[in-house]
Amino acid sequence: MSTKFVQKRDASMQLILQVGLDLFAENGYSPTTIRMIAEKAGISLGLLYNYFKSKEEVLRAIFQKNIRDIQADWRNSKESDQGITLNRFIRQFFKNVKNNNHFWILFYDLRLSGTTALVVTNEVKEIESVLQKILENCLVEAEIAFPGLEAKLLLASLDGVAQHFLLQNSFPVNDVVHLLLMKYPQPNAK
Amino acid sequence: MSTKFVQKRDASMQLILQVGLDLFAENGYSPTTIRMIAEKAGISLGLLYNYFKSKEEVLRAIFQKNIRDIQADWRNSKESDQGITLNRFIRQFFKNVKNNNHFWILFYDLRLSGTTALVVTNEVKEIESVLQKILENCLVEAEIAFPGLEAKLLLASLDGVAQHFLLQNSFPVNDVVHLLLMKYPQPNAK
Amino acid sequence: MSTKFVQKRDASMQLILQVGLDLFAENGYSPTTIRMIAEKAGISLGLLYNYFKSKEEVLRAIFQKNIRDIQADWRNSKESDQGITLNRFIRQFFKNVKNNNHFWILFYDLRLSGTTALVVTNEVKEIESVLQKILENCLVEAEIAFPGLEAKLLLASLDGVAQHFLLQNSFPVNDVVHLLLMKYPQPNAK
Amino acid sequence: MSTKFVQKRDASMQLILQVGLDLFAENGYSPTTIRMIAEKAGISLGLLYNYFKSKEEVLRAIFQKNIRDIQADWRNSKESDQGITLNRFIRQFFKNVKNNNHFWILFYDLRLSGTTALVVTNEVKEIESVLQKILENCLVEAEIAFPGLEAKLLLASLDGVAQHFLLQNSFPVNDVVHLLLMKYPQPNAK
DNA sequence: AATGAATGAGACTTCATTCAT
DNA sequence: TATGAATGAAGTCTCATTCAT
Repeated sequence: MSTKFVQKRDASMQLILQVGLDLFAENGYSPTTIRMIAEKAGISLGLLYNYFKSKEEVLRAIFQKNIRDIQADWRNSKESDQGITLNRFIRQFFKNVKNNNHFWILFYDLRLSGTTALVVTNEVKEIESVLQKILENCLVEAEIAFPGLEAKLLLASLDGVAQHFLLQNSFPVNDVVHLLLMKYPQPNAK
Repeated sequence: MSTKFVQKRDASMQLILQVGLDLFAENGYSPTTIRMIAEKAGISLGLLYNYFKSKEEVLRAIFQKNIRDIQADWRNSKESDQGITLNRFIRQFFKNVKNNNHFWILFYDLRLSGTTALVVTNEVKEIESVLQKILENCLVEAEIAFPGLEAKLLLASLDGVAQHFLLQNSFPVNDVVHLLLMKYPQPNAK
Repeated sequence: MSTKFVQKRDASMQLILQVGLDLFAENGYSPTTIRMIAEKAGISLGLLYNYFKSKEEVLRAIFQKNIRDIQADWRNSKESDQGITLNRFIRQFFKNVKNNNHFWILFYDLRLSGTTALVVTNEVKEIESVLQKILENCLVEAEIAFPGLEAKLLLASLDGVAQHFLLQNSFPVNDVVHLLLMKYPQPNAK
Repeated sequence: MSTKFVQKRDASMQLILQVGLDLFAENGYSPTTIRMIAEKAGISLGLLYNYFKSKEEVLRAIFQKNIRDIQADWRNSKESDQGITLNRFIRQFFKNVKNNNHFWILFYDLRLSGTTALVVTNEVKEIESVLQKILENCLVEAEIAFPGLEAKLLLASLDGVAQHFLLQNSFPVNDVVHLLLMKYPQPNAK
């Protein structure tokens, strides 16, 4: 008996997280109501509260799921390769942004809105630190000057480019990223 | 109409807009209540509604005031000089961000949150287009390759750097901006 | 000095009462705001309150003015004639309704809405009793059977016809009134 | 959807409509507050808004329910008989007014107050047209002259009599109606 | 597990009225 | 006399959350 129920339960929870993420990204966190989520997920209010004890809990779960996914992405990327070049880092970053566009909209939104302070500060910081560590490594290995400062500049720039990409349908990410990469020395061989 | 009334009215309105901007930037637009604004401004709820017919109207007024200020900044900048170099553009941009830090937090927040769609879309677009035009001019005059694409990259990067600066007290803007400028050819003479 | 000021004062008061009546009739008493009245009358809020100490006071003044007008109408009607026939009564009634259409809309509205109970009960009753007395006299003099009951029926019917007339632009009052009169014996000579 | 929920829901909704009608009739639509309704119905404010999305919606629902009831009354009346005489029409009309006195007060009030224009215009018109059709039929069948004009006169008169009846406890409706009927030719045999 | 009825605090907004000038 | 700034109580409506079934 247990397995079937656990599966159903998990399916419902995943659905809630997915729908919640979509709505939070589209309308913002505050304007999205728990009722909207339940309705779009096709479940009752009560059931949603059986799974998550509050709206904040839903938000946190969304972040935690996406942190796991992001980390998995980077782990795969590392394992399947000898090291991460700057080139690979940036491509991996935008691949993730493309695949999880709603999450990144929400991430950037909350980081700015001060809601962070109350609910997902730690999760935001964790994501930032994961990226920062990997990137700094890249830059050190690539023997680029001022790796710390360059990491700050690059992370900020990537955030900016990602946002423009997320907000404008026609934003030419690939070209822009190419232009960005041209400003950094390329490894000899590909 | 008598001067005295106009002055009083203007004083109250400016106060509301200032306090509103501060609170919107600190807590986000939705979580900030009209009552919070009135209380922090030291006026009654009713008075606020004598001047602004809705919360959205307060937001719009804040944007319009800041658009005027930004445009004035750039106009002064132009007049006092023969042309705007990339260097000057970026310094001017960050000067504005520093002086109006709360506005820029709000700007970036709303652009992401979808609240834009309902209330200040036009204002956001206007700000974007003002900056884009000036920057593209710079790049053309500096004879930089791909000025259109570079403008996109640079605007996005500046947004990213501005955000990191706005969110982290200790962010070394000056150093980061310096590093950024090094990636572009400098005009021969200063 | 006094005369001029008194005139001005009176003109303003009359304007307020006129505008108030129009708005009360168009929107209903409760939905009409004091501000609406002041604006449409082209005066300030404060001035309105110099003349009338409350919204209810404005309403009461409107009723009192119209009661005086109605009574004057009937007095003139009597004086200029030997007696009032049913025919004359009805024609006089509708003449008044036509000339003071907004007042009668308001009158019927308030009589039904329960607002009467709080503010103008006495005025409403006075108007009713004035009409009832005159009409009963008519019926007695015309030697109609059941003058009391007929008065009730006729007053009610006239109210109904007046309302339909007030609410429908194209209501054929004259024809309807003619039809009504045919149900009563006509005095031999005109 | 489970029956139990439906029953509970329906019970609450009917209660709200009943209490709402009573209060609207007693105080008028505008002066009656949603809180008054909720309190008198013994439920919370929030629950009321679970079922009706606005105060106007409550009003509309009240009208729709009463329109259904009125139509049902007339349908029954027709079925159980070969045709509707004028006599029957009037008796049926006043039976309905007696049984639904609060609704009719509200109906007459709103028709005059201009609130109609915004919210229940259609419903008001529907009620008027239902009565008008039936009555005109009666008059045609009874071979009364000017059936169209007579219908207008009679509907107006009935409205007036109904209002006096609704507003004065001691109004002798039966006698007045009797007197009214005497002005029309009676069918020979019953 | 699942439902949706029910709650109540609190949000936005309105408006009669007062007050300083 | 005349203005409109200022007030605050009260109204409509929302929404996260709990509860009975």
